[in-house]
Amino acid sequence: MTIPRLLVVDDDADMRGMMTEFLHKHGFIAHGANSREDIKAALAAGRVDMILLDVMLGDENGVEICRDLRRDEDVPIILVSALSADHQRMAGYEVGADDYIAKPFNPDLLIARVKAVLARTRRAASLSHRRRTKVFRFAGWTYDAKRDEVISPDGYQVSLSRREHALLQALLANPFIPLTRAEIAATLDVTGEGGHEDEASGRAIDMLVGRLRSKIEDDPKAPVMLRTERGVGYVLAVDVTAEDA
Amino acid sequence: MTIPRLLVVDDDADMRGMMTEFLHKHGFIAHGANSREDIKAALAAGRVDMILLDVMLGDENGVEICRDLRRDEDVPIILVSALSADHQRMAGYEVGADDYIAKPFNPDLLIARVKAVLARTRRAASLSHRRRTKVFRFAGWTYDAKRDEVISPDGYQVSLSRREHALLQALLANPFIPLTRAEIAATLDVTGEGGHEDEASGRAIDMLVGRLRSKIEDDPKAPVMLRTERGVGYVLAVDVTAEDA
DNA sequence: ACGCCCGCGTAACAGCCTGTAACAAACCGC
DNA sequence: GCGGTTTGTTACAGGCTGTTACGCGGGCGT
Repeated sequence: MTIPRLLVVDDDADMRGMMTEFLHKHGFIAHGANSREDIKAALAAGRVDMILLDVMLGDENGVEICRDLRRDEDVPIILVSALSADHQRMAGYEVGADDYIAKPFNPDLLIARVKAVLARTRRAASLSHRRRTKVFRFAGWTYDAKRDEVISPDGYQVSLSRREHALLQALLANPFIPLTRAEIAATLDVTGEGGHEDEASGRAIDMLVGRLRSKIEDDPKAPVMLRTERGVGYVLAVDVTAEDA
Repeated sequence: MTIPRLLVVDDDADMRGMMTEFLHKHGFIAHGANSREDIKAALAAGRVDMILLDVMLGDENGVEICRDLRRDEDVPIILVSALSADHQRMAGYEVGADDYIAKPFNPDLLIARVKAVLARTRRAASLSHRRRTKVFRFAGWTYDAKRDEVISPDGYQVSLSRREHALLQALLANPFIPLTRAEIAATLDVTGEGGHEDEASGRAIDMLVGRLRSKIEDDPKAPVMLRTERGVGYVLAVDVTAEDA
C-alpha cells in the first residue's frame, strides 16, 4: 500500500495548514481544499484516500457536502466540527461519514481515527454504518465497544448499565476534553427526539458519573480518571488507545 | 491555557508604552523590551507567548533578530514596521515571522492579528505536544502535573484544591520570577476570556497563596519558598527541575 | 526617631458547586 | 402483572472559593 493521501477541507487557511503539516509529520500526504469545487477538482485530478471535512465552512455546509460526496463517490470521510453537540455527531453518521471528531481535538485521537478509518476502508468496501468493533484500552482497562464488555486491570469483568456504557463511550471518544453536562446529556439522549433544550434537568448526569466512578475508579472518593472540572463538567483524564478488534 | 503574554520590542519607549497599555486593555499581558538582550532574558524566563517586533531598532535589525529567534526559539513573531513596502513584508515571511503589520497601524487590526496568530499557534502547539507528562521537583517536593499529585519531602502526599494546583503550576512555570496578582489571576482564569477586569476582585489571590502556603510551607508564618514581594506580588524562590515522565 | 499609612496575613463567613444517600419512577424480561 | 434492576429526583452535607473585616508590621515622610 502506498502512502495515504488525505484532503483537508476547512475554510480557515491557518487551520488547513496546521492540519496538513501535522498529518505530514505522521506520514500522510495531505492537501488542502476550501470549497466544494476544490474537493471535486481534487477528486477528479487524482487519488484521494480520505477526506477530513469541516462541518462549518463559511457559506457552505459540510454536512451537505458530505452527503453529496457520499452519493457520488466512495471516498471515506471524517467530519470535523467545532460544535460538539451530538445531534451534529449523529447527523454526521446519518449522512454517511465514517467517523466524527470534535475540534479542538486531541491530535493523537485524530491520527488514531484516521488510521482506523483507513484500515477499515482498505479491508472492506466502506460501509456507511457505524458500530464497528472497536476496543479501547486505557489505564489498564479494556473496553469492547461491540460486546459492551468492560474489563478491569485485574482481569475482572465489570458490568455497566446501558447508560453507564454510553457515558463511558462518550468519554472515551473525547479523552482529555472536558465535556459539559449538556454535552454529555446530548450524547446520551440520541433517542431520536429532536426536542433538546432540557436545560435544567437536575443532576442526573452527576449521579451517572458517580455510579460509573464507583465501578471503575479505585477510590471513587478521589477519582483519578473521571475527573470533575468544577463549573464546567467532567473529563476523562487518561490516554486512550483505540484499536479494531 | 493562560492569558497570552506578549513582548513588545521597540526602541521608542513611548511607542512601547502605548502598545503595552493598549494590549492590556484588550486582555493581554504585555511587557516591553528594547534590545536583543532583553528579548533573550524574557524568553529565558519563559514567559512569552508572542513577540511584537519592530523592524527598525536603532542600531539593530529587527529582521535579523527575527531570523535568529526563529532558529533558536519557537515563539510566534509579528513584525512591525513603518515601512509598508511589500518586499519588506515578504522578507518578513521569509525570515519566519508569523505575520506582519505596518506602522502606523489600526489598533483593531493589531488586536485582530495578534489574536489570529495566537489562535493558530495555540492550536498547533496543542497538536504537537499535548499532555506531555511533566514532573517538577523543587526543594525535595515532587509535583506530577498529569496526575495532579503533590508529594512532600517526607513522602507524604498532599492534596491541593484545583485552584491551588493551578497556582502551583503557574509558580513552577516561573521560578524566581515575581508574579503580580493580576498575572496570577490571569493565569488562573482560563475560563473563556470574556471580561478582563483590571483590579477587580479583592484579595482572592492572597487567600489562595495563604492556603497554598499552609500546605507546602514548613512554617506558613515564615514562608521560604513562596515568598511575597511587597508591592509587587509573589515569587517561588526555589530551584525547579522539570522532567518528562 | 517617631508615627502614619499602606500593604499583607488571616480568620470568619457566605455562596456556589458537587457528591451521595435515600427514595420514587420507569423499565425490562418473564 | 411482578420482582429486580436501572434511572431520575430530592435533600442534605461537605468542600472550595471569594469577600469582608481586622490586626500587624514595615516603609516613608517629617
